[in-house]
Amino acid sequence: MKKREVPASVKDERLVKKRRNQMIKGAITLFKQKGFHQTTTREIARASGFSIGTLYEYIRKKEDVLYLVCDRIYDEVRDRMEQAIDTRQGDLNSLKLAIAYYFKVVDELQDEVLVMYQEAKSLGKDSLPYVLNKELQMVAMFENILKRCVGNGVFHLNEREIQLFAHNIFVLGQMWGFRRWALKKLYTLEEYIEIQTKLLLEGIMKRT
Amino acid sequence: MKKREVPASVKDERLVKKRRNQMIKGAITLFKQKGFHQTTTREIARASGFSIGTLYEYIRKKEDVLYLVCDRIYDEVRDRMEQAIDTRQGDLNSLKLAIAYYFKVVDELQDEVLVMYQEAKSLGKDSLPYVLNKELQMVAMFENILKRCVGNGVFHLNEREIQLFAHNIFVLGQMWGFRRWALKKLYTLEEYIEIQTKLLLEGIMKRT
DNA sequence: ATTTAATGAACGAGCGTTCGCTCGATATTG
DNA sequence: CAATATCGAGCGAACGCTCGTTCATTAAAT
Repeated sequence: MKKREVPASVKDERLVKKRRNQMIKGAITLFKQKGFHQTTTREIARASGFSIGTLYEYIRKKEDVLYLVCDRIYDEVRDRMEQAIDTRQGDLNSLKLAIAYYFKVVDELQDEVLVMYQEAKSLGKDSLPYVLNKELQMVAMFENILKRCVGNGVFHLNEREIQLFAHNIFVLGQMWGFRRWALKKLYTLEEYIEIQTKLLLEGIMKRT
Repeated sequence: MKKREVPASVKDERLVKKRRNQMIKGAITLFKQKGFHQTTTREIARASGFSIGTLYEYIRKKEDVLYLVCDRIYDEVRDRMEQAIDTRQGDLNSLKLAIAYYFKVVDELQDEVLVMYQEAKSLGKDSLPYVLNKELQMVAMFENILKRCVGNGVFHLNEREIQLFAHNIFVLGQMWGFRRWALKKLYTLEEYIEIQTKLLLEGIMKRT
């Protein structure tokens, strides 16, 4: 006679969405400040604008909040990317623009990206692969652009080089987020984009 | 009337070192498995081979253990690097060797590096800068090699490009550690070193 | 005998989670 | 149109437990 087994499906969908959004927004604020582990469920409830009891009407475990947060952040990043990046063009310029735009997104969502990076590991065995897969999807966006470029003869890379290069772009973008303690002292975002693009595309050899 | 204020200075230096080493060794094992937050002080004590009471004879707070662990891991990585890398030569080959060796060290100390990466943020306001500084020292090793190369006319990079490139090498090394879930499916360590070196040095433009 | 090292039971703050209750809104009845 | 019954979102005190930390006691060393 489990009383509260599937509360969500019974409740009004609109309300559930609204409450979840409140939760995610409040939780992200807190996680940015103190991280997942240091944040208590009571704090999340308070920041969401309702009580601890109500919080548990919409989740089963504290970890569920983390999952919702990570999910949302990935969607946010991916949406912004898809909105602005053209993966079909396949010329050098659209690659440069994609890199620049991605770096800017990472910069805008610095805290969010940092949160995800530092806390994703705390996700359970089920949620983690789901989230990591979302990351691979984003790497695949760069892979696609690169493939088009190779197809158009802009440069030559084999399949495995493309994959690694896409990972590099992705990670060096994140680097702007998780190493800002060192990088912000040295570069503005624009400088970072410029130099990084140059290093990525031209390498260091044979330059005038 | 603080009784146990400075226990270390009173106790036998040899013993303190020995106990600390036991602690670090035990703690690293546990942190690798479960992370810092999920690891209990009692577990650390047990893994170190003594009791919870004894543990607190050699530290004041749980966080102290994390500090000791991070400190040790950095020293370990740096020692191995210094032991094998020649920063004075300044030719292309010694740069390649340095990259390859660094990547190998990251591979050997995968778990340790991962631990540090994921847990360093839990360090207090005092210890964190100290640890981050150790990281900058390692980046500086690559900067030195690069400077020598530039000095020898191997390639041309300005000061800021050198700094960023050094960060890139450092982070792309760590990438092998913290993105192994994706990368190990695609590359062996040797392949990773080879392709990454090529991409770093030659870039992607103008290749035959 | 005195000092130093080691111990682990005891403490208590803080945590995630639960569940009996409230109370306004809605539906039903007379 | 009341009067009444039903519903369920919202609530927060209370529970059970974990964990970091302490300290009185014992054992070992000098």
